[in-house]
Amino acid sequence: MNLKQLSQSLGLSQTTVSRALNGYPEVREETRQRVVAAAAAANYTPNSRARRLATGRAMAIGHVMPLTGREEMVNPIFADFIAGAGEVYAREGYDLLLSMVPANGTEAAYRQMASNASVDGVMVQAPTLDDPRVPLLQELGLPFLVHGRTASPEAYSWLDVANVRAFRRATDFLLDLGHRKIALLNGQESLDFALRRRRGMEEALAERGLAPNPLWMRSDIMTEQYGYRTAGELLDSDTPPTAFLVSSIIPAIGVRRAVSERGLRTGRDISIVCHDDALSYLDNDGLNAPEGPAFTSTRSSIRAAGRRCAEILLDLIDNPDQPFVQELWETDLTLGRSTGPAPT
Amino acid sequence: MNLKQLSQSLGLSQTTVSRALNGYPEVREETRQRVVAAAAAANYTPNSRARRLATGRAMAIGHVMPLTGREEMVNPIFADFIAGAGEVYAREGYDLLLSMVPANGTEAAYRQMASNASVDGVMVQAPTLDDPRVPLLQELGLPFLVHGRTASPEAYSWLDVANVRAFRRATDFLLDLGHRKIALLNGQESLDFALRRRRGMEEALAERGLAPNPLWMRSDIMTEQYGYRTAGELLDSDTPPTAFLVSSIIPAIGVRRAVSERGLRTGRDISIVCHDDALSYLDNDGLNAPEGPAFTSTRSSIRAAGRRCAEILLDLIDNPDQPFVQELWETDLTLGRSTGPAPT
DNA sequence: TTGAAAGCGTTACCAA
DNA sequence: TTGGTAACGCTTTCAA
Repeated sequence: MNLKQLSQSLGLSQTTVSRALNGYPEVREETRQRVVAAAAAANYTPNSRARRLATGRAMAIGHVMPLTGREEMVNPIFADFIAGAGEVYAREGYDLLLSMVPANGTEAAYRQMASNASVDGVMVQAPTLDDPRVPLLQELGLPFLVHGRTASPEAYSWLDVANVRAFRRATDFLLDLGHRKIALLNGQESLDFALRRRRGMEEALAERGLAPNPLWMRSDIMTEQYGYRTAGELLDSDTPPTAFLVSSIIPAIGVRRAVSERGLRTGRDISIVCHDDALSYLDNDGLNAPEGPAFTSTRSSIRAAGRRCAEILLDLIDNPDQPFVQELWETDLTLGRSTGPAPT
Repeated sequence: MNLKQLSQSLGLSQTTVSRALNGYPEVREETRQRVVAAAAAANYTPNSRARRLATGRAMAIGHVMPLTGREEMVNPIFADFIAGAGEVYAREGYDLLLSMVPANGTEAAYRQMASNASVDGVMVQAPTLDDPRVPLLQELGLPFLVHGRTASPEAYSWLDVANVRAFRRATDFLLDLGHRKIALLNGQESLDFALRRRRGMEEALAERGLAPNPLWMRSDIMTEQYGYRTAGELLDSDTPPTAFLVSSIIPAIGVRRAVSERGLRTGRDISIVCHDDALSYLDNDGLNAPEGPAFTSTRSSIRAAGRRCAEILLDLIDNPDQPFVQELWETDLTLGRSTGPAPT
């Protein structure tokens, strides 16, 4: 059933039917109701392909997901962010176009999305300090929103977690507990967020006249393996730390294992604070085990961030003339044992 | 730059230019080269919206991802499967349309994909025993492939892991090591694959005249929490098992933690075998720690399964008249300490 | 408040 | 081997 057939069956023009269905005001209310009823009865849905061509809008948002060559698990931070964004797209009638590309092919993917106009805008995740995608998308004129920040001199729209503040607070928390030997297991410091997190820790230390011990400042891709190895190495060293500040829940799982394998107990011998980008089910009675108050996390819910980013991006697309949106997203550092439900 | 402009600049008709670009044979080779060169020079890409309308093909495949209401992490099995499929779609020029819906809204999502013809086919993941999606998609006439099987009496195309065989072999492995007290931490037994896995274990036991102990046969959503709680409970019971057969790597992480917290060592006091749907980086020096030969996994690489499923689905779409594809996917049970790279 | 008709940018049929 | 032209199914402008 298409518009032509529907309009003929109603004895109306395609124009009127289209208007009635799309909520245009210049249709008599009685006519509208008749049309809507007939459409429902005939189970009519407008052909999205025709509509897209006619309106020039793709009604789709592009996400690009880099895949490493290895048979690695999908980065849950990426996945959860996309899940959150997808909720919003679905709600607003947008499609989510997901492009899986090799890590070195992201630029080409964005370029293609722009050139064949298959999306109205794109989301940029995990920007590096000097990310080429920002100038590229500006050049292509494709609306985009960055989750995180880059060092780009040009203005652009972004939403970022308040990384510096989150890690300053987490460090303060450990310092207040009396810790002086704190290790940082950070993400790759080519990524902007990791640099900010490190800075947050350093600022908190400096405020109390402390300097970071280079031996305890680590940085790498945030796998469980990385957490396990690094924590083990540090614990076995001559100068073992008494606390770990970990940049993601994934390596924190590894840290916990290394700790537990050495017969140490979190909350008694060792404290771990983890920035919980990831979510509740690994966390609930996992990291936040009933082992005392020194094990905690900052929870920002990456999925909620995905939702917020999607809202901003759609808004940006609808209002191309609006100024850049630059929003700082506050995390919620839950002190002590945190077993409450995740924020919704 | 559109086709009209390009053809005018070449002094050719749109028809000829279109044919040249799309590789139709009835174009003089010289003309084709001229056209291709001009298109490249002008950076021309056909408008996908127009093409989709004209051809009647969406050049897109739909995946539906159910989201629980809670702020839960995206199921990595889903994510990795989609990643694998996405690789193939990208390679074949298809878009991947990902629809995030509440768990009770999957049917509506498929229905909408069919009614507005935004995809050429859909993938069905994690089917239940009596999954309503199979008859629904048959009724809608939308090509689909099921990863897994249902009890549907109608024929349909599917690819499934050889679950019975995998779990029979895993059980045999434990029996050969001398274990007689084996617990099964299975997935939800409303899902077909979980029933098959249970059956595999039961068959292996029966073959040696053993019966499963109901106390040790557990079934639930495969979270880490589930593994942790259940393993802890069993280990603390009057009749603790000496081995765990776990249906996914996620709960196996929890099992490992419960074991380790009790001062037990895998490979010495306890054996764990895990069906590794998930992937290498949690696994490498995680589950398969250097703790002896009794800790192992069956590796099937869900991402590889995603790739294979995508290939089949695209093939199905191109050849609508081909008979149903029903393929059993063999897993590779790696005995002993497994630290090799994941299969590609 | 309604309708006719012109796009939107392709592909595909039929004729030359 | 090439070109004219009619789809594809909608939205939108302009006229009534």
